[in-house]
Amino acid sequence: MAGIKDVAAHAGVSVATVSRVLNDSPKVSQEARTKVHAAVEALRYRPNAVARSLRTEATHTLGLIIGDILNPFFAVLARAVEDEARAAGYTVVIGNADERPEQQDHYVRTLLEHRVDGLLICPTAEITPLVEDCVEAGGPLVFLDRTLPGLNVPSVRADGTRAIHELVEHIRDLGHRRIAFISGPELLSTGRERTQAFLDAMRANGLEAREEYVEAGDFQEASGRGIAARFLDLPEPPEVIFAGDNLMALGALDEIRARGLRIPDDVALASFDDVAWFVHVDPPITAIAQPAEELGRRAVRALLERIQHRPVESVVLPARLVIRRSCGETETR
Amino acid sequence: MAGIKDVAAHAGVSVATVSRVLNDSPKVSQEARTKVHAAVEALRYRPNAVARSLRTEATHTLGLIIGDILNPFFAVLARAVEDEARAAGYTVVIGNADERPEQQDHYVRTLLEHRVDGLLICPTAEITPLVEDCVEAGGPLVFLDRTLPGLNVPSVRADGTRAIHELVEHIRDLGHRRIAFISGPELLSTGRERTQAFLDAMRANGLEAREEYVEAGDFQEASGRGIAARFLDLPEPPEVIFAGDNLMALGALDEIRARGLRIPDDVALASFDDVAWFVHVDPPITAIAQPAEELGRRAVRALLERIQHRPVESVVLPARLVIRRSCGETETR
DNA sequence: TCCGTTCGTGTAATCGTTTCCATATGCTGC
DNA sequence: GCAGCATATGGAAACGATTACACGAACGGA
Repeated sequence: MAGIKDVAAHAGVSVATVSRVLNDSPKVSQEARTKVHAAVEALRYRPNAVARSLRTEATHTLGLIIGDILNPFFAVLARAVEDEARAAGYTVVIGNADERPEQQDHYVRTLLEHRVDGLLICPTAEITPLVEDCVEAGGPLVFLDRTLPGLNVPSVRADGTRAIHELVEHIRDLGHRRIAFISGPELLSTGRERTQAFLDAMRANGLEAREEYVEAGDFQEASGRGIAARFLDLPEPPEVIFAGDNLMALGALDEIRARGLRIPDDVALASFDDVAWFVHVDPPITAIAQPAEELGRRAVRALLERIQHRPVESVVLPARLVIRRSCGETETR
Repeated sequence: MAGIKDVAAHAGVSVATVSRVLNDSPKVSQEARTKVHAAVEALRYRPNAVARSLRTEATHTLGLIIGDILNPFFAVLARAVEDEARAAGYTVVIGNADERPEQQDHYVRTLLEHRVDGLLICPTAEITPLVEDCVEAGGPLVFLDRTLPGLNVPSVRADGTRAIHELVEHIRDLGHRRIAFISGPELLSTGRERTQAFLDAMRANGLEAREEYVEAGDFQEASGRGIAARFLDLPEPPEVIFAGDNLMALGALDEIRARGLRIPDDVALASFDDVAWFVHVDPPITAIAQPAEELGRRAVRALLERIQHRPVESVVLPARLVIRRSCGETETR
């Protein structure tokens, strides 16, 4: 493949000049400019980003480590991150941690070795030595969707506390009392926060949060199904199942359907995370929607700031309740 | 950040020796080995993949350009590609063409400049000069899911012909005659093939394929909705709507629901592409499932072969019909 | 004792860029 | 006619790794 030297030879100038026109430095004659462009064209020259990065210490690449690409929430997050990064002239390399700490580590190692200019991480449960190194080394890093306790790293995430309160209130207004919650992993900030918000909301609405009505899953479909099954097997099963993310809601839905139960008459269902197809199931599922695109965009903006060594604040965006029919019809309707 | 020189100094050996232990070359003493490892540990040294790539002419990186990350089909494709690549020691950079040729071009340019070792492309409609260059230059390239006519590039894709025949047969057995097809872009191989298969299947089953019952969308939700609306507005609307991909099926579903029509009594629905939530809508949607994971895995295997300059054959895997209830109940049930 | 191997190591060239510095050229103003 | 300056250009040194090559030491067999 043609290199910059070939271009220089073909154009009859030095490599320095070629480099200058390619980076459109002002100090180059119009004549040289045209000759170089012609040569580039003729030789189908493509600058070698590897060599460039070596010299400039910048790859114009961002790393993004997400929990699970098959989870629609992360898919829209990834999409938004990519769009915003592209607009700023950056390429993003996505790593799929699959919610496994060792795979997350694999990707931070790989991305660090590839010398990405900055790293966006949706941290999995554990705080691994590697990410610790990473923050110590002070490489540009921002957490997305989730945070890790005790680490001084800016984060961009949604807060569902208010929406969860509204949801519990909505459910109570519908006349239900026994609400069960399929929570996320205790180690994940999102898991903890949602559980806490749920418990608070129950109390605030004068509802009893029974211990057997709260169980932690792992944000994957199978765990949602298993936990829903256990809830339903209880001597006094809940009237409502609230799933901590869309995948676990899918699992719960599976289990409810498999038992031939009707929603919301036999058991009602609600979910954290809103996804496109929720409106298409029968009945449409009441859910809490996170501003995923906005989170993605804000995260890369924050990261770019950090890359330029500007201080950045964490950002927290509110999630919002979208009421559909899976918990029952409201009276006014 | 510590470089190989620092490690060498700290260990009291030359950079060559450090490099040798890092690449575990056999010709190095046990003593040097331990000293180097200690130094690596102490300095938290991370090899610079950029420099390494410059020297070795290999990035151990694969590029993947997909149509739309928000389309679950591409999401599972991407996931499978990433898994298989990681197992082989490669990182993959995903480019989201968003079905736009210019954005596809943006990514092939970027990935080429980053000197990826190989490229996996799900080509959008047009055959752009850039991908043409790409095949001429002979860089390792394989098409995934779709092909481009007249280009000698190996491809890995699914063939739905057989499944479409079975679907039309199934629908006919249910007593329907008027089937409409929301086709994909004529310029996409997947679009063309599915349309052709549909037309053939109609003929083979003695059904009339009316011209007004076939219209091409762009594989996105909105077009599915619009076309479904036009079908439903026809003086004699179809009894069945068959969508050429899952997003257009979603659009059609929207439109059907918006009109308060019941499935399958007022109008039946079927889709190419099977996605997880199809089983959860009411009624569950009959669909043609593509072996997406398998496609992804086979594609990277093929690409790795090409990278090693071994000849590869195109692979075609059959899609399969999964009958649910959106076209009506079968008599035997 | 000496030659030929083997083994471990170090020196230095190299990959394709960017960029600092020096230099050549032409022009202005005295 | 020449100092002073701006402008365009080229030469060459980085960047951080890999690796061909050479070299010295140790060792065995003659």
